[in-house]
Amino acid sequence: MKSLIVITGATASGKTSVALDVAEALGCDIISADSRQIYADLPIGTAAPTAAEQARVRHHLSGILPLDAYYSAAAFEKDALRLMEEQWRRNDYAVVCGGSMMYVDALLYGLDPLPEVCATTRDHVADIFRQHGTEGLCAALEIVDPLYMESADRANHKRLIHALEISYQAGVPYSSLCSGQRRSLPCRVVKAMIDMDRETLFSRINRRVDMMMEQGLAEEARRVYPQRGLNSLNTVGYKELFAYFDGIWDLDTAVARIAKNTRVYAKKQLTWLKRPGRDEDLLRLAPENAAECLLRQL
RNA sequence: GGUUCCUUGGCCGAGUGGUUAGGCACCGGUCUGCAAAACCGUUUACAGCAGUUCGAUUCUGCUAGGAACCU
Repeated sequence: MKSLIVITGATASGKTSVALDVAEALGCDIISADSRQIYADLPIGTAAPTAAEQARVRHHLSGILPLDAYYSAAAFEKDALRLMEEQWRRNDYAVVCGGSMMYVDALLYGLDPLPEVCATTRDHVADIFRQHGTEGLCAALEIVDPLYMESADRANHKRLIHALEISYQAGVPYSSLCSGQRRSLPCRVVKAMIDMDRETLFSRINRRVDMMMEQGLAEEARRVYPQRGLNSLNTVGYKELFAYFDGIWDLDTAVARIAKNTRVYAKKQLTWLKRPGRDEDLLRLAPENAAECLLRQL
């Protein structure tokens, strides 16, 4: 029987090292589920697998895109499914490792197919938002998709824009395209996280930020600074240094904010994994012998 | 030693004789396409003591701590 092993958890909880051990033991590659490590120019700030680590185990979907490339959970679902099948041609296991929870969900449960949004539609919706704000988006959605508005987060322009773009593009309400159903994969899924107490996790995060600075995070950020407007650079570790380059914060403040925002990110990841009704079979691995423990479950 | 002023929650910062300012952080949460994104909720005060008052964070006195100026 084929198996998919998903190693996830908070940033800096030690996923990479566990994944390396597990993949090595099973003789398979690692499929990265990380929305920022996928970009090529951010190795330090995203704690991407190093050359040595990549030499130990082959990684996929890591460091493969230019910063201006569009990527999404849907694209990840497609890529990861393909890579998973590829892995299964070699043996019974595929290993996914990453902390982008939406990506992991897209792979595990699937996303409903949606049309691609053309530039005209995108510009049209952007204009509505620019001229009328979230109220304008809500008003437009009340007309094309009142059902969606019953449960919409009226303050969240990102999600409103998405719903409106899709409704216009598809010519039918966005909510009518959401089945509310989750598909399941044709295999055994073993999903695991590294269960580290918050105090330990937070001190690891603080230490890792200092290490990144020693490794040259500021120089890395300086190199991509001209492209700062890109979504791929709306990322912890870079946006704070951009504020330093702009003279808004001094360096110490920027570094402290990186650590703080990384802690916030870690908390959000953990919140995601607490959702009731999902992930009940999530394996919580003790940090000391996580890989060993996981392999024993297979 | 004298004169004047100041003391608000983890931090910043308004304000009032009687209904919680606000911001940031913390904590909690949302989640079907840029998700390390975006958004939402909650908690922690009025330096201490005594007095005036129906009622004091707000007025008065004393104590403690701080600032400026004078000798």
